[in-house]
Formats: sequence, C-alpha cells, structure tokens
Amino acid sequence: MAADLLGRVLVSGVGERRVAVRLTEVEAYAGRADPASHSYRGRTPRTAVMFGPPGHLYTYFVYGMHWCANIVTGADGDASAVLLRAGEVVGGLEDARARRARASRDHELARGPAALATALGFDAGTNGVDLCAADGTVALYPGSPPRPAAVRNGPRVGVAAAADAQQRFWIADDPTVSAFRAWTPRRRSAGAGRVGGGS
DNA sequence: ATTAGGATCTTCT
DNA sequence: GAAGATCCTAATG
Repeated sequence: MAADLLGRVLVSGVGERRVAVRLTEVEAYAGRADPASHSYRGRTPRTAVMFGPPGHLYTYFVYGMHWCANIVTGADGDASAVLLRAGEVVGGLEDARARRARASRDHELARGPAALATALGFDAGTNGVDLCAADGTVALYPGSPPRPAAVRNGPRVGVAAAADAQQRFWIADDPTVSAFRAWTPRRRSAGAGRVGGGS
C-alpha cells in the first residue's frame, strides 16, 4: 500500500545530476473507482502510463507551470498510483539546491509535489520511466522505513472529489512534510472574465 | 505567522 | 471553454 513507500529512497540521475530523496509524504489514488484519480474517466493519452504495469513513473503537468510525479502501484490495467508529495533530500544536495533556487532552506527543497518533481528533474521526459530497469535513470531503494507509530494519515491535499478519503500518508513531525491545504475553488483571473467579443 | 491572489497551459467536455 | 493532485509573493495582524 501507499504508506509502504514512506521512508523509501528515490534516486534520479536525470540531466547529468544525481539527486536522492527519502519519501516523507504520499497520497494514494485508487484507480478507476476513485473519483479523484486521473484514471477515473478512463484511459486517455495522458493517463496511459497509469493503466500500465506497476513500478513506473507517471508525471503530469498542472496549473500551467508545474510537474508532479506518481509511482504506478496497481496491477496492469488497474490504474492505481501514489502521488509523491514530499521528501527529504538525502543525496545530491548541491544539484537539488541548483534546481530549487527558490527554496531558502534545505527542508523545503522537496516539500510539495511540484517542488519534489523539480528537485529530482522530473518532467515530460521521465513519464513512464521503469523504476526497476537495470539501466534506468530513476530507481527506488528500500531506504529506512519510519516507525509504524510515526505514520499519520488524513484527507488528500487540494482535492475536491472524495475529499473525505483518508488517503494521504506522512511521517509525523518531519519538517519536510507539506502543510495541509483543503481544496478551495480558484477565482478566475480578472482578464478571463471579459465580456463581449472585443476587437 | 497567516491569508489572499496571481501566474500559466494541457486536458477533457 | 473551464477547471485543475501547485507554488510563490505581497499584504496584513
């Protein structure tokens, strides 16, 4: 299950850089039966990787500027995945800082799904990468599991559908875990609301 | 410390 | 055409 990924270490060798992150926060998306999952509405070009075999990276673009990464967990055709929400950079600190110049402290380098993806260099090019390939650019290692008593769970962040599902898991008292934000509707930008056909 | 709002574009309806 | 598994900065207490 998703919580088993906590404490495991993801090593990325993308772009001549090598960064390792120990996962401290994840979210589970239960395939086609989960209204909050990208795979809920069936297979599309974007979600094709989710419908494939487990152990592959599924990356997607959100909000017009960020990349986020999942690990496909369900059996072939199941379309379940785990969103990697946050982690502690345990290797390649210099490279991670270079990619995340905005982060003022090291514990913020991979705090939040888009931040984590940026720190590891994930984007369209890493979609579908096999984590078990011998020569893969990204690999998953056992790492060090958290104390079972330190594992917490709660609602998923920023998700409108199935908001009551307690499918977010994190390691208690870890500074790299992102702050919880319930889903809120975004206001439309002023310009987008223009009336009339203009010009 | 906390909150509110803007940026920006792919995907599916 | 509308909404989205977010991050960052600026303004306010």
